[in-house]
Amino acid sequence: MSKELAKNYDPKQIEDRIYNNWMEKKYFHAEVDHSKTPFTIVIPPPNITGQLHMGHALDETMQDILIRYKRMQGYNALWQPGTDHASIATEVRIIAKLKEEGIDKNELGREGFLKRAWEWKEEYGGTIVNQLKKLGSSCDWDRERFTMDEGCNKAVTEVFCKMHEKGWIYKGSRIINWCPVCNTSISDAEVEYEEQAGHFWHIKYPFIEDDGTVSTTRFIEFATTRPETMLGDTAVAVNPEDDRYKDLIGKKLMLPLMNRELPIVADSYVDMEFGTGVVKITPAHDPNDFEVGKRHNLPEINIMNDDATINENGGKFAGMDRYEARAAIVKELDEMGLLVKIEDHTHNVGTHDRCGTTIEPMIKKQWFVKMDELIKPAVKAVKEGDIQLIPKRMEKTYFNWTDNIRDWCISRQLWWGHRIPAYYCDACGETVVAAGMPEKCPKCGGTHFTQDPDTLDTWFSSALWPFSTLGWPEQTEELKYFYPTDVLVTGYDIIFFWVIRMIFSGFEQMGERPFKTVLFHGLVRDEQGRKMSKSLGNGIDPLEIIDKYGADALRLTLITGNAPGNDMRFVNARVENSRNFANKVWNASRFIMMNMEKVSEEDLRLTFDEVADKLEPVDKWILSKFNTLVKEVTDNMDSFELGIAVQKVYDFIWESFCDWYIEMVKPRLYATDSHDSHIAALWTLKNVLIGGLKLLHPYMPFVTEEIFMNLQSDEESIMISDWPVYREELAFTAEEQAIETIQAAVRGIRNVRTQMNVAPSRKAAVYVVSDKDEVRKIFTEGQVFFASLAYASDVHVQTDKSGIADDAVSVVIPDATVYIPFAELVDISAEIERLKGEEAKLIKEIERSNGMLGNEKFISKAPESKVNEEKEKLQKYTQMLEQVRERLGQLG
RNA sequence: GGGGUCUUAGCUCAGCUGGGAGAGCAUCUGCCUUACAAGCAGAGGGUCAUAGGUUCGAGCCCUAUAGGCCCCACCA
Repeated sequence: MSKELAKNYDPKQIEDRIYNNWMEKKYFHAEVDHSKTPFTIVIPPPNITGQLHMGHALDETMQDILIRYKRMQGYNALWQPGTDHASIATEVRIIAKLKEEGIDKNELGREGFLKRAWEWKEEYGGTIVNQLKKLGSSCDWDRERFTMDEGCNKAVTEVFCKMHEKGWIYKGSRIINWCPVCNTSISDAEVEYEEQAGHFWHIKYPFIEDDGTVSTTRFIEFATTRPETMLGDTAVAVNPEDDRYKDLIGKKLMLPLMNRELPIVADSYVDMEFGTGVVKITPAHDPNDFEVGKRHNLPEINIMNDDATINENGGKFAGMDRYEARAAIVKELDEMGLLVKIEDHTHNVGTHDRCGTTIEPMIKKQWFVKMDELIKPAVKAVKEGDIQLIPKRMEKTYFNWTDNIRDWCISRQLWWGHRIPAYYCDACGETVVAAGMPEKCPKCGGTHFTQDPDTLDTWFSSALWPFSTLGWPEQTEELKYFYPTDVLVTGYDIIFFWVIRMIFSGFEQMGERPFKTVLFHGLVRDEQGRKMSKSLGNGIDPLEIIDKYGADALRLTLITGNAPGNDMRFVNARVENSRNFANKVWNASRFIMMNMEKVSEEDLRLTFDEVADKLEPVDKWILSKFNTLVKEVTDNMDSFELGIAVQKVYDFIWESFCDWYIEMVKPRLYATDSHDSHIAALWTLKNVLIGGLKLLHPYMPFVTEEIFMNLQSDEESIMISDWPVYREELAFTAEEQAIETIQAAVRGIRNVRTQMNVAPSRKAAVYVVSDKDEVRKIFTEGQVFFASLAYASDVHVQTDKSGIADDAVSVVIPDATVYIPFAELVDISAEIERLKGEEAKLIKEIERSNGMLGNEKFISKAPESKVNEEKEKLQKYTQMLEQVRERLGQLG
């Protein structure tokens, strides 16, 4: 029965083997089964361009813990995996690769480019998936999906057509964020504001006098951070309430360099307090100005090409880059005497989150999703608790976005992505939105169409992920059974990008929430608390950590020592500690297996009822502690308190089980006299170990499985074994108290021995004196292990001090005093000092307790249980004080 | 400008609905005790940012202040 295990746990030897075994046995696979309750999680699909980073590792670990837990509880657990095509990110990568080969994207053409893109996907798209497997992720890989696979494509087209028909997807000319490097529009959520040092250019425009001449004396002054946009100015605005300018409203100015007349308009958007209270209006290149322009019917003059060079509307500046033009314009204005001054000014500049390029607001025809109606059920669901966000404070972030929602720009001028299913009649230009190329134009009967060249925002397809992966738009069995999913685990940084969009899409397409709970986690930062980034080079590679410490250690580290939704620092010392814990579990198991040969396999298979009368108080103590643990851990996990749950398992295994129980049981195992005692001890060791492994398994799947399979042969895998349940008959209150009493004595004895510098090898007799029968009984029953733990040569349990040397060291515990006669080692005066210290401590406690119990209001207002608890403490301390004083009296 | 969050032992952080301050690492002292030195036994170390308030009772709830981080808005 005993098996040889290596002295140290070596994850490298076993992780891949175990994972492959799980795969072969299809343990991760879930099929529709109406006899079981489903539990579903869809993975946040990692980008196919991605390399596994700590953020993924945390995300995957949390999901795997939940999935494994529920699977063990008997749920039909499906963890639906897949990857995201990540339109811009991937396109940028492929363009870069082509560039290395000296190929330009446009030379290749759309079809050629897409061919290369798919080849690239085939080659690199699986990398991240293989990396996820290293973590132990129990995804149902048979169901792996891709946001651009056939089914997802269908879902995207279906949604686009449906929403277009409903009028919720429209094409419009609006001001959008344009990335001149990626050559595409991007959504508001993709704009990142960055503080940059810039300037305020104070400029003045001359008035046009009533006689039509340009004034040489009268000007209006304002400041701008982007002088080049003046080429597109079509007005100057002031606040209607501003007394300084009231008379000027309606008057005209001459736009220098362009010689265009500009009206002075009044708009409350202008802040009188800021600068000169005058704003130049460029409707085509500023979102606010765009709004002003709409209100005053101003012309919109686009002055830029897609690459942010000035176009023909910029007169002689045409062809210059926007920054070149800026310099040239400032120079000319200065020469004309129209530049008043230049001030330093730091301001926020919108940049593209993918490439860091300063975005250029431009008016373009783009496709939008109308948000006002769509968002309503998404708001309602969270408000009413139909969808629960954890931690709850994330709701504020959520509502902050939904309350200020703007229409979603979904078209992208990219090739890698879902092509917009809109077709334009070559003859009359009519737009037809359909699942495929239309045959006949409904307007003119034309038969030739050109498809819209744009693709959709990558988040358009991920918004459908919870149901598209289950087969939608087909009404598959999977969809009916597994939808809505249960939990979504993700970082708080993509609430806007993804979570909200999945929620409104779920309600719109399925008529139902996509998930019941969203569990958010924070960012994993480096040891100094900095964001891990490629540019800083401070990223810690999860695969290297796995290689060095094992996947279990990494998982445990990521899940502990941090509150839900908070960022965490990745500290190496913590991984080492996790690795040490894995090793601890390993060695405890090794110890147990080494001793299991002392009894038969049948003995270890006994039921609790069969073994109950053999169990000793320590056995009942650990069983009872374990029983409580099961309850608490299950409760914590049900409330998604994953870190707290595993911390309790950790403490139980390391302290209660290894440091106390195993040590208590050792003398019994080494003694040869009682077979029943061996059976009871080993039965308890084995069963508590298995129980502990099960509680730990969701967190540390590999080490627990390896041990489980070596430890027993009744079940084939821990991951499909049953989650432990709390059992009333295993609650042994009396035994718990008894063992705690012994522990108090052991701790006391160890303490004085250390203080007196007595080596553990030096044994001494220990006398336990108590006038209470039950206390003496506890020590008598626990004599053997008590002696071992307290380094006692022999233990005497008695009612009085007879036979104990006068100068023995004494340890006071509730209801008993323990004496250790160390003979020559004892320094009486030091011993008196020590006891006086004890006395002082007890007096303080008693005072505190008396203070509380003497408080009329405490007695009347505090719950009765608290009052009783305090009374018991007072009694205990009073009694202990008596013993200490008695001993002090004896020592003189 | 609006919102969130954090401030607890030397370091990194827990502390769930208010009821005698915890862990890991680090430090100090002993131990290679036949599962584990990736270990065992002990020890030291905290007016829980500051000031008020609510309460019988506050690390936890409320208000204000200071400092750090983050998100949103983007006043040109």
